[in-house]
Amino acid sequence: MSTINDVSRLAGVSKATVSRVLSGSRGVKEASRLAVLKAVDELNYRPNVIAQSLLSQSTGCIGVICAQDNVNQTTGYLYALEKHLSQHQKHLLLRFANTKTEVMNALDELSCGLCDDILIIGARFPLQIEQENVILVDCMESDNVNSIQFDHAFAAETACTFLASQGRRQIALIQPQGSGFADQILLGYKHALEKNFLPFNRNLVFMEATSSSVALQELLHNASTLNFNALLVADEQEAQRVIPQLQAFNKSVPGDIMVFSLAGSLHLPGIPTIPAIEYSMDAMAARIVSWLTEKTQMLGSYVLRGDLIIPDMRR
Amino acid sequence: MSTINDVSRLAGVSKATVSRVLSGSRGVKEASRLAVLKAVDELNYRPNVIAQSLLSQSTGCIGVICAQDNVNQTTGYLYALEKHLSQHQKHLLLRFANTKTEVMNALDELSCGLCDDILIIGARFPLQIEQENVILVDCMESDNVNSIQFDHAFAAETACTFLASQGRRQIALIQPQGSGFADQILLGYKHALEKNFLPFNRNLVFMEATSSSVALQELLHNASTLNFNALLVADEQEAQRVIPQLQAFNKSVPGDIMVFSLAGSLHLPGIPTIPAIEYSMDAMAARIVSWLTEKTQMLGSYVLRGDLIIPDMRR
DNA sequence: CTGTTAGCGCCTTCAC
DNA sequence: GTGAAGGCGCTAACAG
Repeated sequence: MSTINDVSRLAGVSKATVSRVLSGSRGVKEASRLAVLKAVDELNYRPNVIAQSLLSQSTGCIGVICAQDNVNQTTGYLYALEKHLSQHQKHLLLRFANTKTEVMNALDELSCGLCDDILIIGARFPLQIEQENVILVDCMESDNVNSIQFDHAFAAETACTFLASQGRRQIALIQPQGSGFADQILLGYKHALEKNFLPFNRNLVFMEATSSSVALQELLHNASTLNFNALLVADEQEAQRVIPQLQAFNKSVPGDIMVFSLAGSLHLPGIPTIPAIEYSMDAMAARIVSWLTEKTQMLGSYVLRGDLIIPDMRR
Repeated sequence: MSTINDVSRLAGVSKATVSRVLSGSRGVKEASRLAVLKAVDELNYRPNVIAQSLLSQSTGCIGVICAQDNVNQTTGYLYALEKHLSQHQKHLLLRFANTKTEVMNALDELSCGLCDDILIIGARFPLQIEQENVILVDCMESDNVNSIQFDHAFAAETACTFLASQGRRQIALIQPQGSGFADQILLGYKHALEKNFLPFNRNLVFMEATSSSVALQELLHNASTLNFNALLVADEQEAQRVIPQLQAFNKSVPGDIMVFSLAGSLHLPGIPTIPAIEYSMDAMAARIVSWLTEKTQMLGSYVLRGDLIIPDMRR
């Protein structure tokens, strides 16, 4: 790889002039400008970004630590983030981490000057981060740190109101253990019931269920008396797990029971889409990038609301 | 962020001694060693990797350009790669690129000293790369470059032999346009037929099909005379697209027709697994990392063979 | 054992 | 307009 010295020698000017031409080109004699450009082209010279980084104290690298348990869900985040980052000449440095220890290790390894800022995505364990340049995205809440939270209460409320509008007035709710945000979701759920004049039935609600399967079985055991016709689950993965189970018990979906995912649905050919709340990865990425690039004001704790997605129900 | 100067000052030694303690610690008086360590701890000093990179001319960053059209498939690659890379103190720099132009742009932006080496994954368009430090993974073939290819002929052969062993002797084959590797797959298909004494019927084979749907309809139109009972498709995505279509035509899967994917199957809860050839992402990542770290011998053109995955067929 | 010196490649004053 | 010098943070070679 050729350096600025090679170029300056070949062009017969000083390093400073080369640098000037390549950055602003302001106040350089046309003759030397051309000479530099020619040399650059001949040597196929590219300024070394590492040397630039050393000087500017910033690399343009953004560390992204994916702590999601559902690896499939990371794709959406990564794709949107990368698209937005690369548009701003920023690079995405990827790490996966499944435990708090792994996250902290990754954080450590990325905080040695390599990354300007770091994102932690989808952690379902508490994290105390002091660093100003770390953003928590869809993580368990924690204070005095920049974060982007999804509005789970709002999601649950939207879901229930939608279901009620569809004539589904017995809405069951299953939250698997450690999915986080259980209280927020319950809050939204209760709000919606109230507003729609629906009674709250605690037998329809399973927070912190050990497994959605067990919770579902309990629900079905009491089906004669309970007779629920809608089921709110945490995310797409839960939904895809629950649907075949319902079918196994001879319940049609969505005929008898409408399954609703509170976080995303699968968009794969051949797999039935279900109604869901989906968070716009694009909006999220845009918000993050604008903070990264401007940084004038604190991000603070930004709350993102999801969109109601209804599959084409004609069939 | 504190620098080596701060540490040396606080510890009352020179920069060189600090550096010695932090790297090898060989031949340093215990007293000064402790002084340095204490200062390091107090200042929470971490050597700046960018400065180290400038000196060593290597950053430990590996660029990964995902050119896959099926974004869901990238997750497998990324997860395996990141795991292996981080174990060797290497960082994964992620880019997505959907066209040749985008790939070349990405390549350009990553080749300015930021990345030691670059991987391009899943490109289905021809790519002429000269650089020695670029590896093509599962890309359309091209010569004089390091690459890891999947053995598609072997996959097709395995698939047919397996299907034949299951009593499926009328094996249809659909390859969508631009999926690449059509000739290799056809080769393996024909080999297997020969070895299993099965006739080759050109009406069962659709290479370069505009859409798998159309090909499938043609197949079904002639179902009375053709009567195929197995269907080879390019990948999991194709499979999931094709299965509901078959069902819509009243063909049970796998009862009437066994669908076989030549590249991976979906492992999601609630979604039926189908027989498939799967390539071990772990093996691939291991191979790549060993080349990256050792680099003693050329990688050349390495061919990876896939594993036959059979779903639990009890139900 | 340890300090001094000289760069890695680049950009930015500051003189000329 | 342009060149020389200094320094970003670090390590390696060379003296002591």
